[in-house]
Amino acid sequence: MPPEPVPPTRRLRKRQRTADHVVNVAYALFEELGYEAVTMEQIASAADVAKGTLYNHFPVKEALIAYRMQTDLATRLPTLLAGLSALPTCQQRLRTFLYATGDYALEMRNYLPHYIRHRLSLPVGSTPPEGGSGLDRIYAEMLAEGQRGGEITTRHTAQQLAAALHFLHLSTLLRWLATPGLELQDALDDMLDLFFNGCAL
Amino acid sequence: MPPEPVPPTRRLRKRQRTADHVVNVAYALFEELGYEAVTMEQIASAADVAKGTLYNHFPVKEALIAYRMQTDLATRLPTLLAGLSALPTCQQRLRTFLYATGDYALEMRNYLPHYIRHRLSLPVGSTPPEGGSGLDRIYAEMLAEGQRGGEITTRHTAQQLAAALHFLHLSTLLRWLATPGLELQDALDDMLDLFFNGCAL
DNA sequence: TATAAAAATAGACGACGTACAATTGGCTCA
DNA sequence: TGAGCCAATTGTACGTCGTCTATTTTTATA
Repeated sequence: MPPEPVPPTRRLRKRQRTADHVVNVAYALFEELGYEAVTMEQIASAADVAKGTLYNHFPVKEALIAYRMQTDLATRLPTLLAGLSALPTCQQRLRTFLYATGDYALEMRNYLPHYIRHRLSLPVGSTPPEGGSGLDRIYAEMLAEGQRGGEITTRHTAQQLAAALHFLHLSTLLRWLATPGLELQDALDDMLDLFFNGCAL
Repeated sequence: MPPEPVPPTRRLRKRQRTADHVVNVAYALFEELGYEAVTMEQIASAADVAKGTLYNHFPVKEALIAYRMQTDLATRLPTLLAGLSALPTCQQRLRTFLYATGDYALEMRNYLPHYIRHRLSLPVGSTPPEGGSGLDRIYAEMLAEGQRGGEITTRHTAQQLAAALHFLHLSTLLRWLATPGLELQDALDDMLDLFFNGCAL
């Protein structure tokens, strides 16, 4: 995979520049006024862009947050994955990875509900390009590695397991958001225990 | 629990009558024109009710479907649960229960995406009354029974396990909806295998 | 019967997202 | 370099969801 996927043609570069510009303006407004209080027309006018352009890049409001989180994730991924390869077992790698994304979730706590709603409502239509949030592919890759190492069952495909893990992760985040005193790492530990060992005795 | 929870006071009876009336009118329109094509004002005028009244009973459009499915489920539950008690293990009870709801899901396939979206977006705010769709409580009860029988782990509470199962169930339904050739029972079997046995070897 | 509480009404309103026709700017190929 | 094609952008009107409020009707209670 290329380290810097810069679009080849100028059109696409310009397209991405305006997308970045819009999302930065939007995020600043969100931080200042709160996500719900900021309107799409407000974002458009603050970014000096027509409403149609805004919707051309971000078909729904939550996509602005999704874009932000995707890019944040993309920048943090390399160092994160590098540290992961030192761990011996798939379980440990997954746990520390989820812990790390949990730290980020802590930062983005205010935006998390809208993001999760967005991610959960996507699968209705069709398979989105790039396989969802990108997390799916990472999970699938880590689980496939575990399968090759004989640590993970091969009765299900890695994609299937990754999808289940993704949903369990989101449900854990929801539970954490709704439960004031709950520590996210504890909730993640519970979730991973269920995912790896099941609930049968 | 009372077999027929008829509201005691006349006000509540009348309230429920109008709710039933509205939801019947709405469902007929959905069947005739399709869910998305029917507008809330259309429902209100067809039911001869003010828009405010409609929203008083059903704060969002999907709630009309949820109400319908809740009542359908409530009518089918007794016979369903009766048949279940003959099965020896918790796993078998859960599987046949999910199969049965799967048959109903087959009937309601057109409405399922909207219903799932609705159910998944609820937990963001706070815990809804009656503990979600009612399914949560049923799952929790069945799992608690399994815990008492020594079949299910007690490392997690029954409520926690029920929540995870609920999410896995919804994700399975989504996968089934998005995958044309997939048999729902096969998808449910996969899900239950993961839920009970986990993915570690 | 008088009064308080709950529900229904009508309609205005703000916001999300869509549609469309017209314009601008970048790309391709001779 | 210039003609022409295609994608992005613009402006604006529109439909729909869901909220809000002031007013009226219905039900419960003293």
